[in-house]
Amino acid sequence: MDVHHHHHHASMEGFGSGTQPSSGEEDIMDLRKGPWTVEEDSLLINYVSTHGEGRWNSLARHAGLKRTGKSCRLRWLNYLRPSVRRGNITLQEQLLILELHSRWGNRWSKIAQYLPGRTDNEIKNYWRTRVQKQAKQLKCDVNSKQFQDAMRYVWIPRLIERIQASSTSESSSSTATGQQPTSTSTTSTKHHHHSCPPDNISASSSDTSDLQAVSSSVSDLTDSQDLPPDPAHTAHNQYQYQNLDMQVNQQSNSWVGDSLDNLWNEDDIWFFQQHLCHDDF
DNA sequence: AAATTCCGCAACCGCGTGGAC
DNA sequence: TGTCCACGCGGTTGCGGAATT
Repeated sequence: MDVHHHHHHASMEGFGSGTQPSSGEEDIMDLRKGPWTVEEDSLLINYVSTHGEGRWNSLARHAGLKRTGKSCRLRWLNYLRPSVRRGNITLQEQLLILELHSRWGNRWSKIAQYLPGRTDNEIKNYWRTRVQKQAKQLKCDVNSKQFQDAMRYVWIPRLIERIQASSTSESSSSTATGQQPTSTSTTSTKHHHHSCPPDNISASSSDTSDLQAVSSSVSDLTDSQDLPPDPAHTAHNQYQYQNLDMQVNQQSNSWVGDSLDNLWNEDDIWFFQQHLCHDDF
């Protein structure tokens, strides 16, 4: 199910460009901006369904939309297109985002290719709101070795643990019970290889040595930078790691709750592992 | 209870790229 | 060849609901 469908619907119109149709017939030049109304959405949907996508500037004109082609394209690709998935990012998707971003950086569209139904915009927003926020709380840069190690050795193993836990606990009869029918492209990525148990990924369960490495690097970097104005700042490896671990746990716990009824399953984990074991990808 | 800050998300922007002519 | 245009990408904004004071 999909959860909140909030949405403003823009009770009023008139953002920057008020309707001032007074002089002349060149009404072409009052372009709307801001949130889309349901009328605009249906106009766009209807036009695209009869004609295709593409040629967005002329599309906007022919569909009677007082928008730029750019705006129409964005609205379609990120929201109206039938294959877009809404709802919370699943654990598996989080895992993929973390891993792929560690490889490619802010190549959002490339990352989005491996998350069916998710748009680059959504992934980018996820990264900024969830991941970058953590870096700020840890008072380190997202590009710092400290943070990257924390992701590699703490976050990702934690995610894998939780994915395994959730998949084994409800192993039978859980997968995709009456999902919404929007998963057209996701089915194409199914590979049906059950032979590979989700275990051989690096640093999945035996954390201790890796965590030590994290702790040391963490302490190094926190020493080089200013210490946080934290009250009980013993500022040692253990403290730093516990702090991080606690935050990770909080995040994960809050995420697990509503991420179980989603399209990902063990096949996707297999898919993930297969590709990440190789560098070329 | 009102005021204020915080924050997530949809949408916007500039710029780079590539094709048509 | 250079110019124009459509497109896509990554960074950024700002609206409005949630949280906080």
